[in-house]
Amino acid sequence: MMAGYDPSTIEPKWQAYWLENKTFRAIDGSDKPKYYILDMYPYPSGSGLHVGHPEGYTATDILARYRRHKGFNVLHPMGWDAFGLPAEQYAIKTGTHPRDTTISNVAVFKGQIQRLGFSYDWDREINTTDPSYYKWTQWIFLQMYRRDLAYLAEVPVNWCPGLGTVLANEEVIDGKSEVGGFPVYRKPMRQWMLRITAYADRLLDDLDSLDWPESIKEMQRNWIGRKRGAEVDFPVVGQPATVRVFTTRPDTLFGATFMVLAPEHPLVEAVTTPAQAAQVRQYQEMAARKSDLERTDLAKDKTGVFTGGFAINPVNDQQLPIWISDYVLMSYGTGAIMAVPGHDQRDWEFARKFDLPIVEVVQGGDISQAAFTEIDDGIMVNSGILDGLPVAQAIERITAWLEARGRGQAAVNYRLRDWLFSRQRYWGEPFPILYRQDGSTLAVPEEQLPVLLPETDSYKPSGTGESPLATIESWISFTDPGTGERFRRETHTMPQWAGSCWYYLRYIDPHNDQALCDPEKERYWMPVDLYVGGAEHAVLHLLYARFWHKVLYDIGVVSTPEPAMRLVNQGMILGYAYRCFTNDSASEILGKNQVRFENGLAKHPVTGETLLPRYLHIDQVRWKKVDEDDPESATVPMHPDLEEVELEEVVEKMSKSRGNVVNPDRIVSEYGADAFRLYEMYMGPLEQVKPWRTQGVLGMQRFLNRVYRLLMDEQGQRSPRVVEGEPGLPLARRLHRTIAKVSEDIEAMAFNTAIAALIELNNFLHKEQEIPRSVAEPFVLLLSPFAPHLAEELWQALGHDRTLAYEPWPCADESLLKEETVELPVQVNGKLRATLVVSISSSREEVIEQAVSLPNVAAYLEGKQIVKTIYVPQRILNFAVK
RNA sequence: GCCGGAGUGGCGAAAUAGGCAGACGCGCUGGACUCAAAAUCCAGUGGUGGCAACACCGUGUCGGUUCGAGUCCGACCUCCGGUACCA
Repeated sequence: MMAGYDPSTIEPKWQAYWLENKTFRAIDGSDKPKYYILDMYPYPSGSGLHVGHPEGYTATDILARYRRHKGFNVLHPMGWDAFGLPAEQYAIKTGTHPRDTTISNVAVFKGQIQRLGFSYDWDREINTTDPSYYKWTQWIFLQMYRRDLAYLAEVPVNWCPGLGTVLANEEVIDGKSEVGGFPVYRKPMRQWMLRITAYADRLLDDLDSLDWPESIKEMQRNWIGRKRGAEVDFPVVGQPATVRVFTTRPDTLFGATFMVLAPEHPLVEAVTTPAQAAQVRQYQEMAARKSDLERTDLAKDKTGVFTGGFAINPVNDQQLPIWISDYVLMSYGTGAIMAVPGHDQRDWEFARKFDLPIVEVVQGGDISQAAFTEIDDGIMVNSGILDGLPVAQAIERITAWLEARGRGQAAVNYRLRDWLFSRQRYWGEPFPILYRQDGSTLAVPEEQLPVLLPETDSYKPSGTGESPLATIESWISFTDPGTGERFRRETHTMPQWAGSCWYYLRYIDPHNDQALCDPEKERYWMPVDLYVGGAEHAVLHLLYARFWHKVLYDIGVVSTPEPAMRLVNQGMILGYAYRCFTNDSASEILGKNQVRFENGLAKHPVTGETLLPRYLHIDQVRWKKVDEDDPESATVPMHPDLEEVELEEVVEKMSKSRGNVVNPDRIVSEYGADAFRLYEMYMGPLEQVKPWRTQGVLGMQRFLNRVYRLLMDEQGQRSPRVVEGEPGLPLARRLHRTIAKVSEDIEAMAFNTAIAALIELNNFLHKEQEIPRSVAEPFVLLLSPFAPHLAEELWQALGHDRTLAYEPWPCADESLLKEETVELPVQVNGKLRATLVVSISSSREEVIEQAVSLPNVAAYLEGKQIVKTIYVPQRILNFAVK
């Protein structure tokens, strides 16, 4: 066998050791301080691990290992978010049970993760599709059901008769199914909703207590969208009904010139006159056929129909025509608005299109050109009792006026809507709910949980829009053995988010069949100290989990109001991609050098036609020197077959279609897991988006190789360079500065600079003849969170027979961190002219005296008058001269 | 449009509290070792000028504050992420 650093033997050896010895087992209720460090668990897809997953996992692993060295009892678990659509779609195609697909995908993921040497406590592994897990997901649902936080509502779904199934919003394009192009209709269906809106205020207010990225907190605030305003009632002319609207700007009531109802608004029928009925019905049908996406994104041009009805403006008794339009959404506010076209761009466009009056009520704009919307501190006009008032006072005055007369009141409105919790799918948690013959609902008794997913051969949709469970008659019908009463089971299943809302709690007590987790253990481990994952879950997963956690807090299951105190998002890892361009018919292939770019789009140089990018796999790219005769010439990427076609290099999200996916397995087998981990952390700050360059892994492998050769000889034994004894002062200083730097950087999650410090120390040690053990050992410990396999191997070679995982972290000696002398930059008028080595104890006068006699400084001071001397000890000396 | 983040060598990046811009790695160049190559080791590497000492320029753009600005302030440009008829 080849001597030298060989990760392919070292790494499996230590991985097996850690597993056998359960090295990373977390101890429930130990005397040590606890540290709960959590990764966002993955969906085990068929395509395996991606280089993006291990980025966050490596970061948390470094921290987990570091905390163990620092004497913490660390909980660092991993599991599988394994319900979901891909396994079900695969089942429909191949007939393979999603459970089998899940089992084999989990095995692949687990193998890949274990080969990276992460220090998870595998005894706590969880899987959301395990009945002993989803029993508790169902249990939590029941607690919500009991507290009226889960309720049934008629909610439209994207129903596709052509496919006989319900589609997700992203599966619908232009009102047609993505697959097959069949028409899609909005069909109301009775579905479960979770009353997250009941927690809106707490979800919003408690954000302030969290150490989370400001951007995520801001996204959640926007998502919740709490707005203060007023609800105002507009009586309908000739009807007992009133139209209630929500507005953030009651001050503009005098500017209202018409009303608009959402097409689905319940009052539409009542206000519509017979003459308008046909038109109104036609418009309603058209709106019903559009998906939400179309109604918002695509329909920029205002459409609508007059109902024939009128409402009375409560502030001035003016009659306002009532229209319907799909720019008003039934799901926000009251589903109806007062239109103030002078000061709202949407209303302005609508008024222009249908020739409705536009009135100015806040001074300052030109409402003949556009709505004047910068009206936060304007002065009211044309507004009766409000004339001359500033906006803020007008809002108060009119709200009080409305309240006094019972025509409206101050109100708070949220953008957040209740959570649609039903899916018409097989591969999800069944609801623990029964329907009586009369259609009323009943909870499955808790002792009968879990409600198991039934076995079936067919995962195909039922054809009615119900889930495949609806076709399994033997499962659906249920007769109470005592009373003989007959029930039917709920056939919808829960969405993929469900299991993720509480998984961090199950790690605490993963095998408990009496409770979702033991209260004592919960109090010990919670809250999560650090949660790391991708920013794509900024809103939904993190908001839903906070919601469930607060529900569990209210019923006394958990002891903290929030699940995770600190959150960090790792930035996405991108890949270099190379592309040329083709026209629609693909008859021509053009390079970057042959096309024109306009607004980021490639255009044909002659026809001006917009060209489509065509990606080439990175391995196919031919590199060509710009100047063949110049050895230093830059190289450019070229098409492999076409001589003159230069490729465009772009950095983009990794995807199969772009040919820029990097497979971690390949990197690990070629360079080793330690080098892979090191590179992922060395690329740049964790939170930042950054491109992958496989060359960089090679640099890390070289570093590890140099560390190995520093301490080991050619036979794989401890090098004779390693000696007993103490280091000299310069080496001791180096070591302790590195200890301080690496410790600080790990705490700050600045792993890239911590690694740079380790490389520097290694480079320095290579110049030494002898490496004292008292230097080698701390060095190996400092390296161990980053490159644990190599560190264990070196630790063993240094004569230890146990893992280094719980060895105390080296402590920096403060007295060795300060140098006796410092190199001081000397400036004249802010420009560096020389440097001066001075003792840190030198006085200002001594330093200045030495500095002015430096030749280059003297030259710049010659014939000038010093007007000011700035001296910051140990930092800078600057002479301002005239 | 709105919200959030980022612009620094050929590339990834670093710079604690306003104090030597470019640590560290990749790449590249030269050299050593070698029959040769790989690996390894040594040296160099922001640009321009100069034999050199050194000088000038240089952190997206324009302006400001300061003895001194990558860092602070004002205006703008570009890119990335999120979100969007939310009344």
